Amino acid sequence: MTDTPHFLHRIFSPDRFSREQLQQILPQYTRVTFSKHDYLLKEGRTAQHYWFVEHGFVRSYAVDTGGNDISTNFYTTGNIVIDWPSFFLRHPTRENIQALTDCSCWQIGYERFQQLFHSIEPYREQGRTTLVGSYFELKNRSISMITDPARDRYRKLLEEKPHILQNVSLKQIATYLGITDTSLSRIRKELAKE
Amino acid sequence: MTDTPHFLHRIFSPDRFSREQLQQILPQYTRVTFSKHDYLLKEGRTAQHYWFVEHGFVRSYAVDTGGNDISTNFYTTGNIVIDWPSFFLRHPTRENIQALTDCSCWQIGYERFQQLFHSIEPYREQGRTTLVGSYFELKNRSISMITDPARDRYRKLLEEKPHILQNVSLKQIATYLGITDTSLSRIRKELAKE
DNA sequence: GGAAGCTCTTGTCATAGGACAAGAATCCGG
DNA sequence: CCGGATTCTTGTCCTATGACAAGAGCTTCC
Repeated sequence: MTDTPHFLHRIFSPDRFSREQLQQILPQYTRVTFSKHDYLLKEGRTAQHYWFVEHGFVRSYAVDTGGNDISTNFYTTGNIVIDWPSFFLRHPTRENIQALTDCSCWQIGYERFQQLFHSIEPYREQGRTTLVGSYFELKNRSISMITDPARDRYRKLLEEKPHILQNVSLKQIATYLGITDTSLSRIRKELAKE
Repeated sequence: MTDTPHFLHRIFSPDRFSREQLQQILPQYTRVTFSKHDYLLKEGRTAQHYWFVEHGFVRSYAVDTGGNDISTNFYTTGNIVIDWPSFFLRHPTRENIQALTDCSCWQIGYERFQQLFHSIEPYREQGRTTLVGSYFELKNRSISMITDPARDRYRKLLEEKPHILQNVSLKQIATYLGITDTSLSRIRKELAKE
């Protein structure tokens, strides 16, 4: 029926899933596109879907009490875009998820996810692994926030996500690093000297 | 065979699990005790178990490049003590988990967990919920680290885990908050004035 | 194609928190 | 129950970063 879409094989590898399993899984995902500045998820709503990014850049951010927004993550090709707590605990989110560029993504909803999760063992193994991987990343970032000075955190970000810089404003990078755009500008000036 | 232990009903509620399911689940957990200062997990090892605390206090911490240790969490009665990435991704951990007091816990190993996870639907639902809950907590803490001043983070900790203060040194609390013990001491002095 | 916004840089000044050191208080372990 | 080790506080001085403001260079969009 639905032709197995090429991109999703990057996520669901034939090494880990049988042909029949892939035939169950892939058709549950639908291709959706977002225009630059579109919201995938808005504060106060409950996440009904999650996405794998095929093309484009996405940012998630939280708004603090002072009305400033704090970048919490950046996403691009191959990444999963999901608000774990909102999607799984079924409660309204505190975050916003917004397309930084035009994007194309593969989307699945909660019910269909649940169905696959409970019926296909390697699907739930992979899902759990992905979640634990996000947890691990977040924890490393938290520790880095305490132990590393801003300059090092910036350098690390550049190494790990060099393509980010091309698509994200310095203001947005700064809040991700936990500093102001002013400080980031000075840090960049420093680093440029070297 | 094994009498259903009372404490674990606090974790696995008869509302969510059938009697037969509980009969499968509970015997897989064994009661273990730790003496003050014992390690539940040491840096470099791979987590083979996780625990539910019945009595006592536990702390996890990471050691940074400068050799300073940074508290990452505190645990007490009813909490799950688990290094998610190490336990599930089966890789060596960067953290240490240590008993702050004598403790009694309920322990399960990886193989037995897997068996229950893949065979009992509400067990994996609950497991996933617990993991997502940890993720949520960690994310809120990360955001708070960026948006809230140390004083507020300390106040919040006191509200949320008042019993901690009785069992943890200020040094250990300070690193959890991302500040030095000196600063924490001054913050406490300030707050005492009010 | 120009007015209105952005983004980024830079300057000045303010401040939270760090580094280091020393003393007081408290907690062990033999 | 003593002596050494911690823990906690406090002082002085220092540094990274923030707050605010202004200007330069862009987008953008009617």
